[in-house]
Amino acid sequence: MKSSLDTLLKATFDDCVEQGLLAETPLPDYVIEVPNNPEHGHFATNLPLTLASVQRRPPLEIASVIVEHIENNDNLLENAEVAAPGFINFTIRREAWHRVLSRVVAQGNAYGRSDLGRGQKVLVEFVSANPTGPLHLGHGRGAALGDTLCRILSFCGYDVIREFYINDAGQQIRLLGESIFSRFMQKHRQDYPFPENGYRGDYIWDLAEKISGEIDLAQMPHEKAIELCAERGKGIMLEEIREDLTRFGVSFDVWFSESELFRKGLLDEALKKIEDKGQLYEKDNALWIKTSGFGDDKDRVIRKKDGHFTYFASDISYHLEKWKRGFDKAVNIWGADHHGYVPRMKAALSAYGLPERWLSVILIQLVKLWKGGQEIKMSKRAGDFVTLQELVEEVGVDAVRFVFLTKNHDSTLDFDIDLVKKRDSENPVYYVQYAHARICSIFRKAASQGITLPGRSDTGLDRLVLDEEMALIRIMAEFPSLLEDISRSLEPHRLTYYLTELAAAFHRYFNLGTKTPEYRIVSPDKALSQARLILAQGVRTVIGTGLGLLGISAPEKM
RNA sequence: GCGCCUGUAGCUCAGCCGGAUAGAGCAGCGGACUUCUAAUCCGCAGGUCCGGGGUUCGAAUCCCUGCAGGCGCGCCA
Repeated sequence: MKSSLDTLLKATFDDCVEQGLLAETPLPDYVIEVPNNPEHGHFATNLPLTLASVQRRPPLEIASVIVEHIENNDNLLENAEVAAPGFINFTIRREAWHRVLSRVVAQGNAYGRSDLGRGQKVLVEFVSANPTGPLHLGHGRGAALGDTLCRILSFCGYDVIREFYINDAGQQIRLLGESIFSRFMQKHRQDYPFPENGYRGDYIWDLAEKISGEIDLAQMPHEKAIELCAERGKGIMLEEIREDLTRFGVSFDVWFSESELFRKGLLDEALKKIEDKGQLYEKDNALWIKTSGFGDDKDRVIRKKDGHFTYFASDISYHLEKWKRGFDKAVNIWGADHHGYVPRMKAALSAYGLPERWLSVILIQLVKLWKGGQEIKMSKRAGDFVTLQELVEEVGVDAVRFVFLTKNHDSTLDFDIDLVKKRDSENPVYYVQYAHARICSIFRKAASQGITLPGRSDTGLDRLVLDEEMALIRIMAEFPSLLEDISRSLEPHRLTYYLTELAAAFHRYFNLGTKTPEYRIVSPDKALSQARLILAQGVRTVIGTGLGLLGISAPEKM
């Protein structure tokens, strides 16, 4: 709807230029938006205001010229009027809104799909938790956000690959092995030393139990036993992570292992290429990369004095590997505690010669958990934290996912378990789901009276005239452009707000009928009932699609 | 000290590319169920958009600055 209006506006401008009524200037940045105040029509544009300076004429004058010459060929406009200080307010004809509704219902589950991405290949890397412990709340937030973003990008025509990067080549896996082995030994010798920075969570005891049941750890050299504990521990943790994510409705296309970078010689290959570009040098017996030339504070070490490569080195080669696989765009979802790492990563990629905007990093602020009015502090190292799995078991996948997406990723999130567990109005996920279930219930009621959805989605829509009915259609009309905005801004939380708004408009509409029978959807007037069923079907479709993109179920009964 | 993020109603937060009278939920107060699902709706009340400058026809939004809070500043991963 907005884009048809834009097309009309541009054509009108060109006409006015051709007729010499306006000077021939390039079109400035202007907006077409839905005004807050209903008196300002369905849409408003500031085009005359933005044109004023280049045209060297008062905005009101420009607005009048445009309004007088606007051609209403396809019966879109009811009215276009000039408003101070230089807006044009548009009112759309009711029939045009009816056509939108008809299209929503005709397209069904495909409504909102677009070709915005034109098949561009996008790699979204998210969660990427170290396989040294269970997923916690922060991972859950990243999982919910990444998964929904992927679903939306796919829906908008991008070719999306979801990837989980496994940090399994570094020191922390060794530490995992030492922690497990130590717990194993402590079962017989309580004073057996525990590694200083070891993982202290209870799950380490479970791992020790499980692994010692599979392998006779006592009958081999400690070094060997630690290696096996590390290897097996990593495998078990990874499996658990995968299961947790599956239960959370999140799947990945690729599980990319850091150790694979070494095994396949990808690290050496990447470093050689960077060296060829003259971006590496030796100093103090270490190997450095010149990131400072690309916006980083200082150069960074790639290979340490002791001959080991840094984590940064493998991360660079990992990202170059992504590039090599031919992605047009890469998106990383990281915890905000890694924000200092972003400039150096981007600098390294620039040093190699990748385009500045190829990589987008979404930083997620931390999640604070509240229960019984108190904050529950979490620390992975101390083994004191709430896992994603525990949370999901307590409050359910739908509620957890929804709450994780009710806030912008760059603000910290307070997750109040007591509040989310409540199955009432305090919890917005039920509010949206309830609207869906309600519509399903209406369809059941209608069917029981022999009234069903007409075969053609444009049947009798001229019966829809109530403000509340038109409001619903207007909200539905915004859905496609909302998804495109989300694809561009990478801000999926906006979808939860949109769905809440749509659900609210529906609940309001529904409640008209509780007071006044003639406003009910199912009524003795069959033609009217059918038109309203089409409207309800549109709402059900959009809510269903929206919830699907959020990875949340759309129940038929509640 | 430097960098990133945040600061909007009592609380938790939206506010899209700078638009016209700043929104929602919860909490508070008052109403609506022999009904198409009350997990709902309607009304009332609630604001120095952290402070101060600036840009603009127009600023919660952009720029500068101050204050407050969070996070990060390793040849760790």
